[in-house]
Amino acid sequence: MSHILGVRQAQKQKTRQALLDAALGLLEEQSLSSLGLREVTRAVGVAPTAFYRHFRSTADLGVALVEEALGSLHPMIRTTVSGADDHDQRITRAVQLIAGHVDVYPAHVRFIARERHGGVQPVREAIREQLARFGQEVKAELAKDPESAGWSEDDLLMLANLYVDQMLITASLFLETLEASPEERERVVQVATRQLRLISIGRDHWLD
Amino acid sequence: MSHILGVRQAQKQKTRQALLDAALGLLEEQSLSSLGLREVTRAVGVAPTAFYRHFRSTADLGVALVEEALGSLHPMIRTTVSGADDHDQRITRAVQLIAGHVDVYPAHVRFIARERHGGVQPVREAIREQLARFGQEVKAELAKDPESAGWSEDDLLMLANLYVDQMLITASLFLETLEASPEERERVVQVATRQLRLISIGRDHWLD
DNA sequence: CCATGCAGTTAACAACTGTTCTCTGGAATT
DNA sequence: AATTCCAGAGAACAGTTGTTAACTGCATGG
Repeated sequence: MSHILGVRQAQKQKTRQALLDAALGLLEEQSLSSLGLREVTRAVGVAPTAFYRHFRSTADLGVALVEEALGSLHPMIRTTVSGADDHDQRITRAVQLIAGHVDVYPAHVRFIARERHGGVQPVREAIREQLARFGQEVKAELAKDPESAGWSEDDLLMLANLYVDQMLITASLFLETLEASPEERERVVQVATRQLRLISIGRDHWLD
Repeated sequence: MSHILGVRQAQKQKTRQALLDAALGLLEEQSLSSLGLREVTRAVGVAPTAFYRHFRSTADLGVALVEEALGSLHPMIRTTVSGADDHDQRITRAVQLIAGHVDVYPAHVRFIARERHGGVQPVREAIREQLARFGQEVKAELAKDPESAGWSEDDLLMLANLYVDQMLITASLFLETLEASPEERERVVQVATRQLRLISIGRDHWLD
């Protein structure tokens, strides 16, 4: 229904997206709390006051960016965490998937890593909520595994959040090696893979 | 030799510390990249130009804050990671130690968590260096354990960095529950303890 | 076809920023 | 006692910021 837009609404969404894109670009080398609204509009080529037609403040824009960066990522969880292949293959696949995502959306990943503990409360909150959802989703997938027999709900969530945090650490590690040599990138792959493997081993022997 | 200071140098260090303290306070609700030098001097009650007698820029001040927040923490590593007691006691002790540190120095911890991926490159670099040192130190302690027999150097460092990251995650978790109920704090203790225990179990079975 | 709605513009505001230069008072040195 | 040094003050600068108000032009719905 709503995806058929008039010329008017289409143009509005276009400017809105331009604002989001420009902001994301500017945020590569500063934090959201220092991003000025004029800075953003200047980058887009639009009057400062036009900003208010789309966002109440830069904090508001930040929340929208969180949605853009993480909102569409949820379907990915199912296909990554679960799967019929064996443990090591699953880990390798997950690491490759993270590496690929960082390659395609480096600015989004940087934004999330930066603002997760950043200086803008509503944005921190939005990220926290999204990550909590990821935790729940990973937990749901883990619960399907036969290895999870005998696990308490709390422990499953504990493990799921451990995985989520590890994903973020890995992503931010890939971010740092974006302009590094292939050898260094391969080293990051190795370390990330082994860290996940160690956690996986811990999981296998948890109930001993 | 240099720790006996004249009235002059003493007063200078006092102002310098006042600037650092004021900045740390202001950084509780914003990021370093949005911290203005005038803002800091105003909070201390000195002229804006006095700032330049101590720091080249707010980024420079940030690097000094990293030193203040992490520099004195290295001796703590040895007494925490190592020890003759058993595994679970060591983990419990580490978690309590982190909780205590967050209670006493919340602003320092927040600053590190915030600026680790923040918008100021020199500060990120300074934090990265300090954390790398922590990694090396933890590795050195781990190497002393009999459990580390047969481990490669790379894997030891991999595990050490996993622990370091986990410490930071735990610290930032405690930060979020600073004003929460004792029950919630206890829940964080439980989760952090179990995550560390799971990693520890993974370590025990790494060489299988 | 005309009236309404609304995305984006223009102009202006008070407040703020980092940085420069000049000056001052008192501690440090001789 | 005379001189040098230097942490901090003061004033001024050009440039920036967020927000307001009143506007314009054009797509929209009746």
